[in-house]
Amino acid sequence: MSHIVSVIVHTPAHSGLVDVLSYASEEVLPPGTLVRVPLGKRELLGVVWDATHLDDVATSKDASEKSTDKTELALRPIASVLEGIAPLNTHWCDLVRFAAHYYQRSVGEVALAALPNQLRELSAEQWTRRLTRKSKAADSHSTVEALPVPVSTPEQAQVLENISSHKGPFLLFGNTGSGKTEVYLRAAQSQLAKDASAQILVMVPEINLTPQLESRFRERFAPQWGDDCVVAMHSNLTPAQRLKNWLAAHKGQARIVLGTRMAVFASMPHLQLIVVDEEHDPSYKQQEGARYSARDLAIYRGQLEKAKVILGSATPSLESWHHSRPATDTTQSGRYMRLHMPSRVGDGALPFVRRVDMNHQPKKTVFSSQLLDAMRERVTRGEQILVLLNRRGYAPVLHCPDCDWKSQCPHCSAFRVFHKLDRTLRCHHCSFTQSVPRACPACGNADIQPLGRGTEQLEEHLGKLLSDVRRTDGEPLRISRIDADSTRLKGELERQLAEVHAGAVDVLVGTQMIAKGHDFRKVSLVAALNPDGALFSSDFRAPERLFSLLMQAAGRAGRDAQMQRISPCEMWVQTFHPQHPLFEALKQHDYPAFAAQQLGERQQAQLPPFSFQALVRAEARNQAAAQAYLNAMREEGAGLAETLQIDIYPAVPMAMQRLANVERAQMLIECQSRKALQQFLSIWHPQVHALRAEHRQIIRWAIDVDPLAI
DNA sequence: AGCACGCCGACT
DNA sequence: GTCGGCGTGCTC
Repeated sequence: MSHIVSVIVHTPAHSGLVDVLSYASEEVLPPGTLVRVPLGKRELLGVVWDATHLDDVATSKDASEKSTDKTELALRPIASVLEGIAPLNTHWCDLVRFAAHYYQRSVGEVALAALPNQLRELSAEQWTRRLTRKSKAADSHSTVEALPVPVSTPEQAQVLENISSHKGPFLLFGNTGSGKTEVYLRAAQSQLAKDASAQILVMVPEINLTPQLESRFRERFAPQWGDDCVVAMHSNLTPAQRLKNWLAAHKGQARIVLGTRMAVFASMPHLQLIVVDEEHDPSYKQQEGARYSARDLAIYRGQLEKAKVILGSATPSLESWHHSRPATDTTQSGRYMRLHMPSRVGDGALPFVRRVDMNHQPKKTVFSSQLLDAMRERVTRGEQILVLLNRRGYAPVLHCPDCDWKSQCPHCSAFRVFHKLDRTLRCHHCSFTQSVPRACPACGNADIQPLGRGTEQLEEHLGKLLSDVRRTDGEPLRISRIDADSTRLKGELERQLAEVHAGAVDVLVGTQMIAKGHDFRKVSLVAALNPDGALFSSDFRAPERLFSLLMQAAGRAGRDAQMQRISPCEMWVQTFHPQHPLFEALKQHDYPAFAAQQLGERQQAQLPPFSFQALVRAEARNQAAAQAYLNAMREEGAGLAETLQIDIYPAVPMAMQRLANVERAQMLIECQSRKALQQFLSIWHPQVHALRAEHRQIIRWAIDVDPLAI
């Protein structure tokens, strides 16, 4: 007797294929079972799916017709079941189902993208060979020596007490240096003390930050739980490592899984605690394919699995801050519990913030004289300086003063950046690179000039300005630059950071890369040269990102209390708007004040978190075609939108209108209710998908739910 | 997305 | 004569 099983495979959302496929099987297979199935001429990895959920069927309107047709035809049989691997559990399937539905993607796409590639690629024979090899793994005994566990501060103890006695989710609001990591470690420890089979998921925003945290967790847990108790999960692992770590988590062997946003989908049968460190960081939002927010999914997953969730940040996202608001006389409290850790461990004071009013400086000043003096003074004392400028290259534009030619990229609506070191003009969007022309390509003028400045130029410029300054050892000053260009080669970032730590560098120039996570003990001055752009940006989230960046940068300084006694740390901000509330709040290190001001503005304008958004983007060879498709979608949804009180704005060109010769347009959808927006999208999406047949010129299109940048 | 089939241009 | 360009269409 042959049974019908539903299986999901990696078929993209818009492939025209129905989401859940049906196959014949000799045996009944439980949902979550990994199988190989034939599809056309290929054999693919699939997951047995419980297709009785309405959600899955609703994503393809005509699925019912097709499937009834198909059941009468002979279904192809499943090729094989992956032996020796337990089915993915119901919670995992539910998480995938929710994510697919919420972010308007197919379950197959979300599920299969969350599994290690090797699982997909290995043939049946390779898989069996792999399993037999794994089975003789030596049981691990630790080589890591137990270190004394630091005594927790009263503040940390209080926070931990709250975490253990409340349900959460928790927003752990604590300054850089307040010991958030220690709280994560102890929360994990107490979870493991209660239940030795417990698993803990810890997420960090960037791959760069995983090794640091991994070693802290390993240090703490390996002596008792073995070297294999902590596994990493991020895209820099080799396929084999990824499979190994994934299996360790899936089998419940790994106690702690540490990774980037992809780790939110790790299969962890005994998950009991989820930590999202630096929860405000935009890299938790996937920017292609299924555009999920790992932070938001972590909250959902915690609820699903009854696992505690801790979101940690010194500058929380305004969403999380709002969700953790305390109750007032007139309003209810948020869903999260806010836990505050204001102190800095080791009494290191936060840096003193100085604002330099650039209106009082000569035109085109790069470094104000006050800042230069302060820098001189500090380097001569053997202290280090961090200079932040968020623009790499030598100059953002090359310009001909005679005919007004500019280094426009021929493929994008952007200028190519002048890189002096390798004498190239490079487009930072499509990577189109040419060597710098000797003369103006338009008029032949030999005197073409750079306009504006980037980190390369800053490095060069500082070298001249400080050429007379000597280090404490009498040697000339060492100025170094860290940005995406200087760290292109593998291991180069680590090498450069090590140089800074060793004190071989006096002044470090860099982009926001250097503001994140790295502890520079001898840095006593941090300077942001030109942060004003974000104050008046069209992106309503720009101030939030700037504040977070500056707070983080400030946190780089003064982490060594010993040194602080000799020389208090400073954060310098050069600005044309010194009175701006953002800088006022920064000066006071007052995130709550900044958040209150921003949330006030957001509420006035009915922007998130007081409304919910989805963004539809379309790409075509010409702008008109892209907009025509979006506007046709708008037309299609007009009636439903009105019923559900949803605003669909007309299509507009994207800020980056042309990229690699493709024209891009977007359309914003806004609603006061998340539920209504979801309802709208799930009905509207299949309709507009069908509409695409009439718009042949469309190359790509996608819906971005809860977009970060508009 | 793959992978076919299919129908027109310049090469051993 | 074929090798190969990528347009269109199908996969339980």
